[in-house]
Amino acid sequence: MARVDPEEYVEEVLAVVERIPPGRAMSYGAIADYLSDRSGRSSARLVGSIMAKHGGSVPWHRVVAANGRVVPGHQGEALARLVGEATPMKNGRVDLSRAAWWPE
DNA sequence: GGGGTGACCCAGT
DNA sequence: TACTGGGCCACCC
Repeated sequence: MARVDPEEYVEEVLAVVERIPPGRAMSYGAIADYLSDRSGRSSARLVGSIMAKHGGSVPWHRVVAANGRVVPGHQGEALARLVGEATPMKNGRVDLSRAAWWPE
């Protein structure tokens, strides 16, 4: 069967992240679900793992965990960027209820 | 071929 | 709000 190469999957993930408009955010699970419908393979852990390796070229700060928490190690920076883009926040966490976005 | 690992997710305490 | 345990699934060695 023609499973997508890891590099292709990475490209898809990065493409979706780049498509996230300012002031919006997506959770790893959401991206995984979107890619699942597109490439058949997804898992929130996969997306996170990919971001850890190849996320340096995309606005990873717009990607947060499903509970609205920002990535460890860069919270301060991510938070500042999110605030600068008017992303809905709540006590240091992203309010996904308002920031949730979907690539359509 | 087998085992360990993880930018996660959900529910319970 | 924070912490714990269990589950998930592909990646890397």
